[in-house]
Parts: sequence; structure tokens; C-alpha cells
Amino acid sequence: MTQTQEPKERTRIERYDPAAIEPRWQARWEELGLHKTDLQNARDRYYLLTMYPYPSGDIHIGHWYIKTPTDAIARFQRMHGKNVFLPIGFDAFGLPAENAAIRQKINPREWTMSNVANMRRQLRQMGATFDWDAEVVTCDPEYYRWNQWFFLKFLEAGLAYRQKSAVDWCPNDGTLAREQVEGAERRCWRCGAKVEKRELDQWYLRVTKYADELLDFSEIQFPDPVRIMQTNWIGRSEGGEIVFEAAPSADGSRPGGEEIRVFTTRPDTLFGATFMVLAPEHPLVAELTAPERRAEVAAYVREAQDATEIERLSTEREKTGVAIGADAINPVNGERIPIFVADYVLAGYGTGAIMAVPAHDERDFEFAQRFGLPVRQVVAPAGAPVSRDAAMSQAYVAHSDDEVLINSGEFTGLPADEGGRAIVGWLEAQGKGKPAVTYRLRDWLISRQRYWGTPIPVIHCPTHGIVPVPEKDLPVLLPDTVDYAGVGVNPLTRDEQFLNVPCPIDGEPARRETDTMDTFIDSSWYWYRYLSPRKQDGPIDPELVEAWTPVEQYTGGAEHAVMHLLYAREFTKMLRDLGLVQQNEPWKRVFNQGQILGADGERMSKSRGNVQDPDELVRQYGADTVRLFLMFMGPWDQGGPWSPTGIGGVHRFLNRVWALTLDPHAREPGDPDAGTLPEGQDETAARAALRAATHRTLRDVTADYEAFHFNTMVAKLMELSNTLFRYRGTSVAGGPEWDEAVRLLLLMLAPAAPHITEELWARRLAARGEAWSSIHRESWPEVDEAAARESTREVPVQVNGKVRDRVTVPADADAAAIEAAVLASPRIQQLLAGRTPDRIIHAGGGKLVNLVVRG
RNA sequence: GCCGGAGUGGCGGAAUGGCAGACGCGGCCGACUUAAACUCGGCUGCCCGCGAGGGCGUGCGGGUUCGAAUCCCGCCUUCGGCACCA
Repeated sequence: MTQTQEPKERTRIERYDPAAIEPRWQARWEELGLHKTDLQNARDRYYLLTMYPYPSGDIHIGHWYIKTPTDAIARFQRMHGKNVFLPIGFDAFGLPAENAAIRQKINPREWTMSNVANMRRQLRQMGATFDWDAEVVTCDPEYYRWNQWFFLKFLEAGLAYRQKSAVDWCPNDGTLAREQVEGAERRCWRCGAKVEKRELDQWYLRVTKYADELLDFSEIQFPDPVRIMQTNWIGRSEGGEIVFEAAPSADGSRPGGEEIRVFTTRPDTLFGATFMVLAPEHPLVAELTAPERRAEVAAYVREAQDATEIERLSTEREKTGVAIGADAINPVNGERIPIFVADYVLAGYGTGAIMAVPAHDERDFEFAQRFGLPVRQVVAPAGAPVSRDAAMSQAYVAHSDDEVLINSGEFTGLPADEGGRAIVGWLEAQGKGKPAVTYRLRDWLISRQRYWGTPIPVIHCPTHGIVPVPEKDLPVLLPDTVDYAGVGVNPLTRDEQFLNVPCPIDGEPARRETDTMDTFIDSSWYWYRYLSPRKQDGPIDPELVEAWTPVEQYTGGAEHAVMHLLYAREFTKMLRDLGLVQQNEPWKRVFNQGQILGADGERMSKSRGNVQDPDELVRQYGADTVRLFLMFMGPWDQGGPWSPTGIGGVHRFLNRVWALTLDPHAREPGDPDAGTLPEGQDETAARAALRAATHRTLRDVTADYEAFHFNTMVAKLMELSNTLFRYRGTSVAGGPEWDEAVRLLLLMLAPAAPHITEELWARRLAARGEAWSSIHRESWPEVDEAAARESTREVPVQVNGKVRDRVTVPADADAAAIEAAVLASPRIQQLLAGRTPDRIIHAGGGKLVNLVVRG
């Protein structure tokens, strides 16, 4: 096809100016109520939840990374006829507000609420369809009063209780969070004082009650890593609880007989127990320690308090411990074994005491080596049931089906598993043991010695002890004026107005609880509150909760894989047991995004100074480009260091979509082929090719949206726009296939880049004299499979696994036809040089052919 | 340390048992322009070769397979979490 016309100068079309169109459409959408959800109509409901932000002050690019693809999902689902509910709120209690208050002498509420106001404004710039009518701010008494109400219900149901627990304590600043304890020296971040451990009475929620149920993921779709991490976090182990007794002391001063319970996953190794270890915090340590050992043991126990749990559990760190100068009696054989105290045993796990079997446990082995303790093998492979006591250079921990007990008295010779059960059975008959299950999961410590949180609604009465605040007196308000007095200690503890309160029972003077709740309480039910944020007579609206939850899809950062995502499941089960909700799980599906790090590869935070502000990028390129770039950067679940490199390419793409839609006939002076169809295509072929490209793109893009593969979704739309650019200015441009392609391109792009597509859609309609309606109210288009099909395809041909040629065959060619085409290829004939392939492999239904030639 | 993820051109990444490097950035060349920018077109993993073509190549070392970025075993590096940051 020859080009007869001179290429004319590019038509002057109006420039793509996001700053001019974006605010206009955002205002229009608000008028239209595009973001509003009719909650009374739960037909085709789609509750889309995104983790509410902490109001740190500014929205940064990381918030956009989480929120804008979520908005694209919302818009995509609306185009599928769903009634989408996409609420937003603020996780407004927590440490940073207090830090700001202490440092800058600002009221935490003022600091928080001014940040909220700023972030509301910034969130609106995304062009996201958040339903602001549903907004929840957790530091609002109308929200946190219900935390208190739930707490009272938990208390009544026996799900909340009080117990002593150690905190990191600074003599000047009180309880410290982990991040406030600095360095190996463990010093206070504010005053530099040495941090101690202090035992405080604190509030717990009895969530271990749900441990087994939490291991059942059948009603919640988690990404595999999250499911695995939660499973490991809960850490169910089966085994036995075995009762050892303290032996009479050597000097005869103590008769012995104190019970020392141990938990073991390996009761089969009981005959190999050569010593016993108590956690430094174990209550029997003080009781059993021999007088001459007391000084050393006390010193060790003090030292152990300085180590973090992570350090204590490290398998790399050299084992430490001291003998307490007392023995225990192994119930299975009456042997006396020495008792040690060592920090690799934790008070909070199992019974806080272990029987040590160095032959079959790595940590015990290491400890035995260090202290010259005997190692006795009691389990061996069935084929070689001989003791290797002297020869063992490491613990034999392998636990297969094919092992037998040795050196185990009457149990010798039994298969290990069976032997373990037999030993527990025998002990049970003696009243010295029983089968047991232990979990790594601990009850939820909700007490915080802080001001900026939900006050725990109880009163301490000298006569009646702990008295719940009567429901009618809720909320227990945080005092508005707060004096930090320049220290980190919870100011509630010196606020006499807050503290002094009459006992609800007898009216006598009593004192309020000053601990506040963990902010993970706030985030454990906020999606229920979104459904009725201003409800006065209860925390949630049971009918709406029933109609709209479990949440269809929850999106948020992968850093919450265990804690928040587990606490909220626990909370839901507690609410269910109180009869408040009818569901086992809060959400049906969860997707975890990766995290956007600062340009330095570190977590974005104000203190590091690596926060990327999106405002500047929005000014330069517009919200659509920023949204699309964040989706295009890489897989959504991956995240990575922030870099704006490449954002220009995305902006160029939008400019090309603009030009294609408004000016299909333009010919680029820089393109030597401008206005001509691709070689080998007549007009009919070109029209079919364009249509095939359009519908293949639609098919793939639809699948990508559904799988949240936004990066490849954008890539495929870029490809389609490149194809359209190739046909721009040709005889095909502006024709029905072209028109369909542009229409579908805009529809496919609409969820991701809502403003530019709305603008172009409006102009298209106007150009055709049709009445305006929003592109975001259009239906998602249907794929025409017949059009997407191609008539021929290329089959790569390998010889011994290396691609050497490609043959083109009809799309419906069968294996025999492909084989014939392959063997007819001159290049393949030349490579075969007369040899016959030993095997011909047709892979993936004719996707590829591999000729295997030996010799 | 323990649990989980990731490692592919100069860069972000695509391909999850079948053509490695889609798409984009950057770079080079060209068109347009008085010029530059913008815009448009072409090329662009590395090495050898004028070319046709050949060799190498997905963190490292092994293995399974006709065929491995993808599965298995053993490492290394890095990121997230480890219960009071949210």
C-alpha cells in the first residue's frame, strides 16, 4: 500500500492536562455519589476493606501503594455490577502521638486530629472512591467506649483476667515499648537509664482458648505464607506432661517431693533424661536452690532478665546456666538427675521446665557438652539398635517411623512412637504423667501503661477489689488536659481527678485503673463499626453485620501477617461466643501487599527522613500517572525501595491514550511507515488483527485484575496502545474495529486511571452526540472469543532441548501435522543430518516440539 | 537465632516444568526542529563472528527431567515478623 498524501503536520489537539481535569471529576463523582454505598441493599454486596492508616501526619507514597490498587478493585467490581462498600478511617491511638506530646508539649489529641485532617485532604487526591460517610476515628470516645463495653463483656464471660507479667521498666520513664529500649546495653531511649524488668499486674484476654480453632483456615483465604506463619506462631505440639519430684537434699535439710512438671514432645526419650532445666522465672527455683548455691543462682536469674526472648531462644548463642544444687527423680526409673536453671528455657512456654535429653535434642546436647553432663542415647534407627553414647558428636534428633527404643528398661525394643505412648500410659497409671498439648501462642496481654489509648474500665476498691465500671458510666473518658511533666510515665497515674472515683458498689473512695488498651484492640473490629459508625445504643448493627460480613476482601501490608491478622481473628471468635456476631472469621479473603521502602531501602518513617511525599509527583504528573505507576512498578505483593525512575514512561502511555482517542488520523512525521498498514496485511487482515489484539487484551487484562496482577495488566494495556499507534493514521484508524479497541481500552483502564478515562469517555460521547454518563457506571465488556482466536501459530522446535527453529502451522493442527511440518523444515533436516530422532516430544498441547537425538 | 518472602539485562520487572528478558526506564541511531526540548520510528542480555550463525547466561554448589528461572537437597545475600511501633 502506497502513501500518496504528504504527511501533514500533527493535528493540534488539546494537551492532556491532569491538573485541569482531575479535581473537576473528583468533585463530579462526589456529586454523583459514586463512592456512596446503600448498605440497606446487600444484594451483590462486595465489602472491600483496606487497612486503615495510622495518622502519622502525612500520606506518603506507601499509602498510595496500598490504597490505589484497592480503589481499582472497587471500581472493577462496580463495573461487574457489585454494590461495593469501600470505607476508610484512622487508627488514631498509639505511641507516636504520645512521643510528639512529650517532646513538643502538644496535646496528643490535637496532634492526632490535625494529622487526620491533613490526611483526609491528601487521601481525596487519589481519586479513590472511599465512602467517607462511614469514617471511623478510633480515639473518638464514640468509638473507644465500645472497646470498653467489649472489655466488660469479656470480663463477665471470663475471657479477661489479670495476671502478673514483666515489662521493660525505666526508673524515670516507666514502661518502655521494645523500640524504646536501645542497644545491647538495653538503655532507655529518652534518659539513657539502664532498663530493668518489673512485674506488674496486667490485663489479659484468654485467646489461647481458640488455639485449635485458629489453626483451621477453612473459612478464610489467606496467602500461603500468612497461613504458614500463623500456624507456626500458634505452634501446636503434642506430647506429654510428666511429673518429676525433687529428691531429698544432700544434707537432709529438705525432704524433697516437690512436684516439677515438665512438658515434652518426646516422651519416648524419657530414659535419656540426664538433667533437668528450670526457667530462671520458675517459682520452684527459689524453693529448691541449695543454700550454698543461692548467691550464684540469684545472680544468674538477675542476669537472665537482661536478655531478650529472641536472644534467649537463639540457637547460635552459647548456652549458659547454673546448677541449683538439687536433684530431681526421673519417675520412670527413679534416677537422680541434677537440676539447672538456664535462660534457654522460657517461663511462658509449656510448664517453664524441661527434662533435658542431650542425646536427642540439640540445645540440651550443647548444654550437656558445656557442663560435662552425661549423654545417653535411647532412640536408634531400627536397623542398628546399638548405643553410641561415647561416640555421639551431635544430638540424634531425626524422628522417623523406623526407630526403636534402646536403654529404656522394659520399653526397650518398642518402636519409638509406640514406646512414647506406652511410657506416657505407664506414667498416667502411676499418676505421674498424662498426654498433653502445648501451644506457642500466649494469651493476649492488652494492658499498656500509657495515656493515649482506651482506658480499661475497672475501678480498684479497697473493699471490693476489682469492680467493673457500670455500663451506664461508659465511656471512661481520657482527660482532655494532660501533663506529661517531661517524662514518659503514664500521666493518668498522677491525674487525681481521673484517679479518684467512688466505688460503684459502696460509694467509698476508690481508684481508677490507669492502664489503657493495646491499639490492636481498636483494629480488631473497626470494619464492623464502619457499617454503623454513629450508632449510639451498641457497638455494631447486627443486621448490617449479618448482611455485609465477613468482609469479601481485605487488603493491607504484609507486615501484619501474624499479629493484627491473628488478633482480629481471635476477637471475632470472642464476639461470636458472646453472641454479637454470627461468623467464625472476620474476612473471606486477605491479600498482603509488599511494603514500599524509602529510597535507602529502609522502612519509610519521618525519623529516618526517607518519606516520599506524593504531592509533588501529583503536581508534576497527575494522580492517574502516580496511581498507574505504582501498579506498574512490580507485583503488588512484593513492594521494594521507592524509586520514581520510569514514572515518565507511564505518563507517556497516558498521553498516547489521550492522542489515540482524540486524534486517530494523525500521522507522525518521525515514522517512515506512517499511514501504511504493516507489511503483509491488507485492510481485511489488519481489521481482524486489531480486533484479535483487542479481545486478547481484554481476556488477559480481566484475568490480571481478578488476580491483582496490576503490573502485567498495565503492560498489556501499553501493548494494545502500541498496536493502536501502529494503525494510527491508516485506513483502519477510526473504523469500527478501531473504535471498539479505543472503547475497550478506556473501559479496561478506567479502574486504574479513573480521571483521564472519564474525561476521554465524556469527549467521545460528546463527539457522537450522545448524552453523558460516567464511565465508572459502565459494565465490564465481554470477550469475543471467536475474534480473539488466531488462524495460525508458531511452534518453537528444539533439538536436544535447544530452540533451533520455528514452524508456522494452522492453529488447529494436530500432533501429526505439527510433526510433519517440523520434519519438513530445511533447517531441521540439516541439523538432523539424516539421523532419525530417538524421541519426539510434543509439549503442552502443541506449544513446543523437542527432538531428542542421541549420539 | 527462629518463622515467612525475595534474588533474572545498566535499572524496575515478565515468564511458576516448554521460545528467558513481555512491558517500561535508561542508552545508541534516525525523523521532526534554525536549534534544543517535546514527540515519533528503529536497535539494545553478554561474548565470538563481516555475515549466516555459534557459545554463554536467571545469587552460589549439587541433583531430578527429553527439557529447570520455575521442582528437590545444601549454602549465600537481602527484606518482613518475632507478642509494648503500627
